[in-house]
Amino acid sequence: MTIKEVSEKYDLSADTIRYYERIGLIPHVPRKENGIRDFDEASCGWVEFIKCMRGAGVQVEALIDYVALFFQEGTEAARKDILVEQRARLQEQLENLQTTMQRLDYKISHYDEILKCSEKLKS
Amino acid sequence: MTIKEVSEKYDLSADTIRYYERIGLIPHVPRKENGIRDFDEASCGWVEFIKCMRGAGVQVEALIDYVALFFQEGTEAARKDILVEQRARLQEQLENLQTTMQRLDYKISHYDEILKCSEKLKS
DNA sequence: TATTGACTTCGAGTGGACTCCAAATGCTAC
DNA sequence: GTAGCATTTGGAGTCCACTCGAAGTCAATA
Repeated sequence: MTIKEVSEKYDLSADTIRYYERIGLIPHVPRKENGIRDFDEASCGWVEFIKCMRGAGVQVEALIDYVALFFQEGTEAARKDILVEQRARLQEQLENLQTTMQRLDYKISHYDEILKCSEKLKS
Repeated sequence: MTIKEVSEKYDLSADTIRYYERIGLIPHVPRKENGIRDFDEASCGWVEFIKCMRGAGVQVEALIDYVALFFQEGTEAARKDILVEQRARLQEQLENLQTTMQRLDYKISHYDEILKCSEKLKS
């Protein structure tokens, strides 16, 4: 697959994909003889994985570390540590999000009240 | 309250609080005659609100708009629209977060397996 | 053969959200 | 009154994660 196809498949700009590859998030992308990227399944898998992680706000730095460890043997524990730490971050973020959404719901219902009343007043 | 006290109370740097005030996120902070900020309850309330929203990732721009509308009458519908839109964003983010956490859980349990096996092999 | 358009690299530029700095002023303690 | 610390302003600097531009290569088409 060309970078354009991958870009469309995962809804990421080609620039972003090249950037991810450059900094080590998408390892070993195969090339044709002329140097043009020719993504195979493994590379697509990495693109999809990175997109998912970034979409949830996992830091690029942590992903760089994880991907680098992935290609060294005996680093399973270290890789797991990264995932566990990132999971904890996401858990925290999840709680923030829930609290804030409740607060927004409360405020929204408050505005609903107000708007309902001002409707009534008009009629 | 001085900015330092507010900063400690809400665990935000004084610079951040000044920045928020400057861009319009914390309106009408009272001053003493010498020009030094003297936060009252209302201002603290805004600080706390903004901290909560920012902590969940609500964009500064949306908050600026909301705060500005807050001091104009008859803008209830517009204010509500902002909150509804931001809530939708957070909902989306919540779903990303949940998907990604499940994926991390799966990967973590996979590493647990691997590490358990390599423990056994050693003994 | 000339143009069009996708691809390449490298480095620079951007946008969002802070974060820091300099210079001035003010409060408190010695 | 002067040392030392907090505060003020305005503007500059930083960090992260892209995003864009320039200059070049290559393949297909008019």
